[in-house]
Amino acid sequence: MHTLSKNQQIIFDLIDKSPEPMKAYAILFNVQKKGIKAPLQVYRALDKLVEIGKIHKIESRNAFIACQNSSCQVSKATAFSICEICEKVTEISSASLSKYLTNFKDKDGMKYSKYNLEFFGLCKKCR
Amino acid sequence: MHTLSKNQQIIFDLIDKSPEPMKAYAILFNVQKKGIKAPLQVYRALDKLVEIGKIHKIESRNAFIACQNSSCQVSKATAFSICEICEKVTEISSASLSKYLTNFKDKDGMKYSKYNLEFFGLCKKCR
DNA sequence: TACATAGTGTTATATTATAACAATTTAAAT
DNA sequence: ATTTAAATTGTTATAATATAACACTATGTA
Ligand SMILES: [Zn+2]
Ligand SMILES: [Zn+2]
Ligand SMILES: [Zn+2]
Ligand SMILES: [Zn+2]
Repeated sequence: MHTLSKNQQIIFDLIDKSPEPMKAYAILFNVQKKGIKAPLQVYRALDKLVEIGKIHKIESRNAFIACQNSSCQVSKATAFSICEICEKVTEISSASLSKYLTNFKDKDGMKYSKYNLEFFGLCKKCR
Repeated sequence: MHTLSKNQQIIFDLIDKSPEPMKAYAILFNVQKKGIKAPLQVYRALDKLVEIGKIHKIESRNAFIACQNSSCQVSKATAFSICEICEKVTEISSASLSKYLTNFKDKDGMKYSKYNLEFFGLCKKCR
């Protein structure tokens, strides 16, 4: 188990409370009152939190979301659905999907244990 | 069929010749001798080329690659493998993968016709 | 022609992310 | 307990990625 440092905990708590993915400078703005003043302090905490699987980066949005899948602690095998209207992001936790992807073989017979999948569409509310 | 504008053609030709994904400012540097001087000119052409499916953005790398899959002309359903050492990127064109993903239903029974999948690992040469 | 749509050129600026260096804290190892 | 290594922090500066706003030009179509 991993105990978070002060900055890591502050930033994780903020992201974890947020109903939507947060961008790095929005995080910075929000934690300035807690003494975190510089972008680098935010990015360092983000890097570590991603590395240990507590948060994930939504690559197409340059934004960060808390892991919604308790089993994902170090995993780099992630899947999300993203609403193109309201930008709601949901982490997909599907055993059959992850099984399919980790077993997928490319033309050369190569398998991949790390992947990131982003689905785009409209969420329930926006349809 | 779509006929590319001057800037779009210049930038597409450059990306299409490149053996690896190109970043926007590397593109800019390379096309300055052809009269394209400003980032915005590059980004506008990139946006259009992505929109019509001639190129794809590798989101985790902020880089652009020509479509290696002649059937992808407007599609937003893309999959790539990325070598974590040499950064070689290959577009995956697998009927079974695309079928699996377009038919995938999330917890709410929702399907997605748009997705982007990036696999990470080591290419043949780097293993 | 007249009109709409797409593309261009340009300057300025916003957003996202890292380099480099010094100091401090934490956790382990002797 | 002391030494050592690893991780974290604080700070300033800067690099890399991307868009806003405005004026103008080309292209296709009615
Ligand atoms: Zn997760
Ligand atoms: Zn929505
Ligand atoms: Zn393609
Ligand atoms: Zn490689």
